[in-house]
Amino acid sequence: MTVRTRFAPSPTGYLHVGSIRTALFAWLLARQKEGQFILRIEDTDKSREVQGSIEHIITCLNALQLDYDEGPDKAGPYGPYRQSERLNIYRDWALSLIKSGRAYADPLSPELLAKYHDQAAKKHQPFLYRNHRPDHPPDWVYAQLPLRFKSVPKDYAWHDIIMGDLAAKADAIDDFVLIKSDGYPTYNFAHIVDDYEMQISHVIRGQEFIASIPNYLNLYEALKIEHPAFATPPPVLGPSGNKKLSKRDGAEDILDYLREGFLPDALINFMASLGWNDGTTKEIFSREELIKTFSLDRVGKSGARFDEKRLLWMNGAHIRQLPIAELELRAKKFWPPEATKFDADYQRRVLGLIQERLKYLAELPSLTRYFFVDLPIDPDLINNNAKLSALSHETLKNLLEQAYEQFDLSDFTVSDLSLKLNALLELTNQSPAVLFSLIRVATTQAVASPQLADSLELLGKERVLRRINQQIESL
RNA sequence: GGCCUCAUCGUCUAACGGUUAGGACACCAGGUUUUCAUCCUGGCAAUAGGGGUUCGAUUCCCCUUGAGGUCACCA
Repeated sequence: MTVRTRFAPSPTGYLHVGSIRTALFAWLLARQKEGQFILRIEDTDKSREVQGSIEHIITCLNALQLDYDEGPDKAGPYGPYRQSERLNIYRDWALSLIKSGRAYADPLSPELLAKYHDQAAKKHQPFLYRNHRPDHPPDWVYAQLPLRFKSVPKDYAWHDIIMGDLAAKADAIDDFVLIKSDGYPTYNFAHIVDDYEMQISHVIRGQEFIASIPNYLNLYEALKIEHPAFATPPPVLGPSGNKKLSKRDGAEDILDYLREGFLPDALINFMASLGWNDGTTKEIFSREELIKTFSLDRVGKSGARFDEKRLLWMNGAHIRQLPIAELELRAKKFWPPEATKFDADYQRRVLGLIQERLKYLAELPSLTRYFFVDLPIDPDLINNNAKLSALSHETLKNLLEQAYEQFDLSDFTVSDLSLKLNALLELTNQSPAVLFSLIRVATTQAVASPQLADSLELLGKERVLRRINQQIESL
């Protein structure tokens, strides 16, 4: 049997990390088994629909390179892939349920329903529609009355690939709405029809649906169809609280992370590691490795917190592993404006020097600006340095002057610069902590920079001498 | 409130009856001729509580506690 998985979001706003992780799991499974991954839009609630959501969903999947084989913008044999375009299909299935005596029109007014809800709540009992099931329901008129499932309550036990063996008693079963009075199906009905028609083999979705599964099992029986395999990953939690991740919590729009220069591969590695591991101590997985080793039955049952520090570390690890040409490509949009005056070769050398300290690409300007432009003298760099601020300006000046002389004699290769730096240590009888810090400050005007000789070589003789002079004049 | 589910370092997790309870992130300390980073070494740190079962429980069972989900003409 070919594996066919689906991601079935509703277009009601941005996509949170939990749903994207669900999509990732479905995608990984499909790719691993060489099956198909389908995008289906569940737009059956017109009132909640948010303009642009579908575009956003597609943008996210594309950006993370979770490619789908069939979807609203990718025709396939089981389309359309937008539920609002499949209303006839649901109606046909509904009519067959009426025929078999398993569906009936719901004549109860919303007011009466609300009253029954209240009564149940007052008695601290769950509300069950079937306790109010009419003896002689009217004929169903499409798009006028809601159509309800006529349930046959019974106990159920079923297997979930992630959660294991689950069970529920008969009182979890109720007469839920199949088709709303506006003619649109409910999720509860539409997804079952679609999963069947689209030959979905594995339904991977969030835990909020577990409580409804007994109802679905009852409906599958009424429909006389087999249900797909179920897998329900636990939720992704906020960093501090125990609540489900909300936008405010750093569960930002995943696109925000992409915009800041988080790598798609790092993001999927991170999301997969929220609840899954391969049983070894391996932490960093490439996309291919994930596809190869991922398995739903190794996904944990308890909710995982979104730890941004861990994501930061993981992204840095992925950046470090990137071949320089690849990094160059990804860094294009992130250079400081001054960088455009320099050629690609120079940019690549800068990247090579700061690659190991880059946590995300948006840091590029703050880490590299001094390679492209002379920054103004910042006195705090010396004042805040315990060793440098202990020396008199005369001493500092004198040290810089000696450095100038040595560098003036250098051919500015790393090997020669290293020799000159060592010579300076001897000449001045200073410790590296003093001498190198001073030279670093003078030539970069930055709180941090790569290895001194490397930085000096890349900056070149002219700029190094000029910056040392400027520092001397400021003292 | 009923029903369903979950529970190992601060965080992500490993250990499917026998381990000094392992790894990673974070944090702290040290090392690599300055800084930041990388890398290396070391440190701190967990089986929610109580009962069973067992020669032996993180692991199996029960209770308590805590957390989450659900009880819509939302998905």
